[in-house]
Amino acid sequence: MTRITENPAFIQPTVSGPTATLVTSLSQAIHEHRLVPGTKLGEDELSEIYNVSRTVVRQALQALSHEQLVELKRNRGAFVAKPTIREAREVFEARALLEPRTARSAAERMTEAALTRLEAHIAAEHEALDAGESGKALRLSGQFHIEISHIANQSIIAGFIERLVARSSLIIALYWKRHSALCEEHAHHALVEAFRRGDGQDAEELMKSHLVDIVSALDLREAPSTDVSLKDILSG
Amino acid sequence: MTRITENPAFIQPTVSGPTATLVTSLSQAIHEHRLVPGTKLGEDELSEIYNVSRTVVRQALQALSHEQLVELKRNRGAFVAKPTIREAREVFEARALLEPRTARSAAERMTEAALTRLEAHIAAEHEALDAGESGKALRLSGQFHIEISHIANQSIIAGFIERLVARSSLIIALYWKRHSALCEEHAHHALVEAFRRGDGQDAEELMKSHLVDIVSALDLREAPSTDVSLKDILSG
DNA sequence: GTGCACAGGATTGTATGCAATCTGGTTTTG
DNA sequence: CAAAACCAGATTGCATACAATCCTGTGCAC
Repeated sequence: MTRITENPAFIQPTVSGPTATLVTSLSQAIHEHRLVPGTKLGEDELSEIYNVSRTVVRQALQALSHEQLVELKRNRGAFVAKPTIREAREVFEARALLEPRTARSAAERMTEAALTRLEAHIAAEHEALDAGESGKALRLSGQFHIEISHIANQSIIAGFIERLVARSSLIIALYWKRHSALCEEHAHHALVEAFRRGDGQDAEELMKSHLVDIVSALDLREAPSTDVSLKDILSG
Repeated sequence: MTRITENPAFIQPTVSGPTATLVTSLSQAIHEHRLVPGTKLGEDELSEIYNVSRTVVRQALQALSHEQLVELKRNRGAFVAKPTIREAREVFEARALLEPRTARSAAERMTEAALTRLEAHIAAEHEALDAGESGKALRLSGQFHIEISHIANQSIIAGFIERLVARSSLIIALYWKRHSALCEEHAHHALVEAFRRGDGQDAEELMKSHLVDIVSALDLREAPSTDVSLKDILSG
C-alpha cells in the first residue's frame, strides 16, 4: 500500500478544528467526483451526516466557497459549483501560464526526497486504477501537479496552482469527453524523468504538452448563443 | 469630486449581507493603512463598533483570512496579517509575472469608457493627495492596478491580481522606505497614454518598470539569519 | 384544463448562551 | 529575589434558538 501524505483537499487550509476536517472531507468527495457539480449541500443534512453542528457546516461551506468549489446562494443554500465553459477555458489558460514555468523551477531544485514523493504519487495512482478506484486515481493525478508546485518552492504561485487544480476537478466532471483516466499514462512518468535529470527546459515542455493534452479531452464548445431568438431557431 | 465606483475592498466578495459590508469596511481600513499589520481584531470589539452580532464578525474575519489580509490564530483571535520579507518578495515576483502581460492585454482591448475610468482613478488619486489624504491615495493607487486587470478581461488572472494587490497594502505598510506617495507620479499617466494608443508592448514595458520602481522603494533586506547562534553573535 | 394566490413546512441567516481556552496578575515556594 | 503555581476575567469556539425567506403543494377562479 503506497502511502500518500499530501493534502487530499488540494488547497492549504485557512480553517482549523472540526471545520477543517469537514472541508477536507467535502473537498475530497468533490475531487473524486463523488460529489458532482450542481449538488445541493444542505446545512442540516451535512450536520447530520458528519455529526457536527450547523455552525461548523456553515464555516466549512464558507471556506469551500472561497475556494470556488462551492457556490453559496443567499437564502437558497450551497451547491457544488458548476464552472461555465468560459471559466473552464480561463482556468486552463492560467494553468498553461503558471505550471510549465513551475515545472522548470521544480526540475532545477529537485531532490531525492522530492523525486521519491512524486514516484509514490504515480505508484498510488496506478494502484487506484488497478483497483478500479477511478475517483481516487483522479484525485491523485491532481495532487501530482500540486506536489510539483510545492517543490518549486514559490508559495504564492503554488497557492494559485492549488486553486486552479482544485477547480479543474469540477471542470473535468462537467466537460471530460474521454473514457480513459485523466492524465495520459506516460506523461507523469516522463515529467519525473526530466526532473531526475534536472532538465528544466524538458520539464517545461512536457508540462506544456501535458496540459494541452488535458484540454484536448475537454468538450469546451460554446453552447448556442442565447442571443438567437426562439423565432429564428424555429424558422430554420 | 471625482467619483470612483470600483471595489474599495479590492477582492470580489464571496459573502453577502451585513458580512459583506463589514468585510468592505475592514478591507478599506487596511488598504488605507488605518488598520496596521499586527493589530488585534477582537470579535466583541468589532461587534460593538459596527453594531452587528459576533456571528457576522466571525464570518467577516473568516473571509478576510481567506484573502490573507487577516490571520486567525486558534483560541487567540484575529490579527491584521504581517507578511514576511519572503512573502513580500514572492508577492511582487508574482505581480511581475502577471501584471505586465495583463497591461498588454488591457491595451489591446481598451475602450473609451475604460480609459475614462482609468483617468478618473488618477484624478481621484491626485485629489486625495492634494487633500492630504495619503491613505485614500494609496488605496486608489492599488485600485488603478486592479482596474487594469479587469479591462484585460481574464477573470481568473484578474482574481489573482486582486489578491496580490490587496496583500501589497500590508507589505507597503511594513516595508515602505520612501517618504513620497506610493506610485511615482507619472507612471500611471504614462500607462494610460500607452493604453490610449493601444500600444500593448509599451504598456507591458511600462508596467514592468513601474513594478520595479515600487519594489525598489521597499526595504526587503533579510533580517540576520536566526541560524546564527547567540554565542556566535556575542563573540563578535 | 390552466394559471394564480396562498399557506405551511423546510431551510437559511443571525443572535445569544455556554463551555473551553488563554492571558495576565497575584500568591506561594525554594 | 526568581520561578512556579494558581486563579479570575476576557476571549474564542461552538451549539442552539428564533426570525426571515424560500419553495412546493393545494385550492380556487376563469
